[in-house]
Amino acid sequence: MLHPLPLRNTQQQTPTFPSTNLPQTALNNQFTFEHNYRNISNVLLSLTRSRTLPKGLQFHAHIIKTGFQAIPLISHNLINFYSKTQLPLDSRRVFEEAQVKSSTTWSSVISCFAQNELPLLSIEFFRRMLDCGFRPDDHIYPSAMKACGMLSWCEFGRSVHCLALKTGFDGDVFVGSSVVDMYAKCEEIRDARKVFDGMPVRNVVSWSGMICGYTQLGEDDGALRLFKQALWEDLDVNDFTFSSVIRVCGNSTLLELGKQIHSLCLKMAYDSSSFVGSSLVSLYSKCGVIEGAYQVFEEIPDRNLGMWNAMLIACAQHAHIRKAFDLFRQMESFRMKPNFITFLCVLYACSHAGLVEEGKHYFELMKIYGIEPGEQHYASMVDLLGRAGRLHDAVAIINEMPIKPTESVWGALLTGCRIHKDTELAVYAADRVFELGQVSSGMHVLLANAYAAAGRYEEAGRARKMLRDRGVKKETGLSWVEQGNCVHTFAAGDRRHPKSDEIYRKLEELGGKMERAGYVADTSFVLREVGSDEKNQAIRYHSERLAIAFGLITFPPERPIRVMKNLRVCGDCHTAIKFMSNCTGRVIILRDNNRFHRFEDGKCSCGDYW
DNA sequence: GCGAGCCGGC
Repeated sequence: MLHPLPLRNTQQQTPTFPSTNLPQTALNNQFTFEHNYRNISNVLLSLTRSRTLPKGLQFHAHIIKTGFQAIPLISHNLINFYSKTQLPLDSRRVFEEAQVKSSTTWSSVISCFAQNELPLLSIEFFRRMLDCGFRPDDHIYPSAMKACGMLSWCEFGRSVHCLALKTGFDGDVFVGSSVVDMYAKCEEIRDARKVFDGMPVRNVVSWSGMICGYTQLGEDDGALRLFKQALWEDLDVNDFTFSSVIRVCGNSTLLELGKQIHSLCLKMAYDSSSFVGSSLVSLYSKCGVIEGAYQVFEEIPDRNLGMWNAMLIACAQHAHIRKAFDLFRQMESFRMKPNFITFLCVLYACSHAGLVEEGKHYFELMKIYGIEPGEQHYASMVDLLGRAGRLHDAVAIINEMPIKPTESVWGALLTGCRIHKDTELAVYAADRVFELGQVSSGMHVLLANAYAAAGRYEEAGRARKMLRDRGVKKETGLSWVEQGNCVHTFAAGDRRHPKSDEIYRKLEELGGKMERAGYVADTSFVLREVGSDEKNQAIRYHSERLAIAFGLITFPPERPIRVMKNLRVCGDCHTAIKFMSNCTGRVIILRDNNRFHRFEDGKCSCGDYW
């Protein structure tokens, strides 16, 4: 039995029809409320809010039968309904069929395309609207700006921004915030800041947009400064703001600052947001505190896909492989549908544990979930097979790729070649990389190192010369340690640190102990043709060793020493650090450009496979 | 009727 609607009570905010537990047949056969456009609009609003698709479709048919679709408000409601139920092409159909198109009708269809990842259509309709003589308003500008940002169409965005200025919308906080966001997405951060500074009224969205803009461009300092200013001025911050600044801390491995911001989150009760949560998981993981990542993950019961992915990648980076597989199973049992990032995470986990069969399994599973493997997934498979020494299987994967192999795919093969000293295949891969045109510095280094590892120093030199001729510079190897709010950075053989003498004395002293425990330096990792004494010296003071020695003389014995490095740790340092952990009884956590190594009692968490 | 985000191997 259908409950009658409160017919003339148009003030009511939440219409009671149709309730979601209404019998289907009731909806199919009878709409027994008074048919005026206000009631119909209310029903549509309710359906849009609850995103109840089948009933919405039936109701749409009913609207057509009764002729109410001719009213602009109703077509506007219908467009919004299809927009929210992610059927933008149905929105378009309703729009095209509407005889009367008001400014709201245009607004809803332009916003619908922007929200459903169809920025080109959004801009096409924006242009059509201008051609029809409509002026954009405070609803239309933000949608158009969003579309420009998605396409990185800076120049078009700029002209829309000019139009907003000319039509007097520059003071509007919605328009202003969307312009800031647009410039930030187009990587024009200075313009974003100029607009931000010129806004007469700003709100939490404007502030978050600006902070997020800095974050996305890696301008950590700008983001942190602005965040501090917002706190200082006692402005509103919210979960958007927090997830941005926490991301900054994660990217720059600023654990202490990140912890302080985490406390602030707890105080302001934003800690249950899974957007903040995934940033926190990533923060703790990137800073080497996997326990912290687990804790955040466990404490947020309402997890979205981003949280699961963040936790998966954390497990992968810290070599908690079984846990990663468990998480994937849990996701399936929670009916959380994995996306392409999820598969990158599990493939990465397999690759770093050398689990070829498991990797193949997940790669096949992608098909079942209907996810087309991208170049990154192929690169991951090549990496997995290559590292495991199955170079020919890796080549087979490349040959079978339906898309053109990219630099990262060949790069993964080069990595495999380096580990398994297959110079011939390395050269073949390097040639393919050169054919692609633009070559990044890491590639030349991989090639040069492949030659050097095989003892072909002349060719290695040639590869390095190629690097120099192309104006590509190898990144300087740096290691750093955080102490309070300070970061101490070291290069190889560095003597600039104030405690330098103490650091070198510590290394000397430790070196003796290590040798007595059986450590022998493996100089084959020095990739230059120099005398053996010089090799010994070069390898002894690699940046990570200096950073660890600093940690040893600075931190209390129970505190793990966390060192970050921008390049891959060399084999000899890896061995040496195992001895260091054994001789000192300390836990040493080293993150290189690739993964975490947790050294304890003379063993490393990576199981020497990295 | 409106604006913004998390997670991503080499």
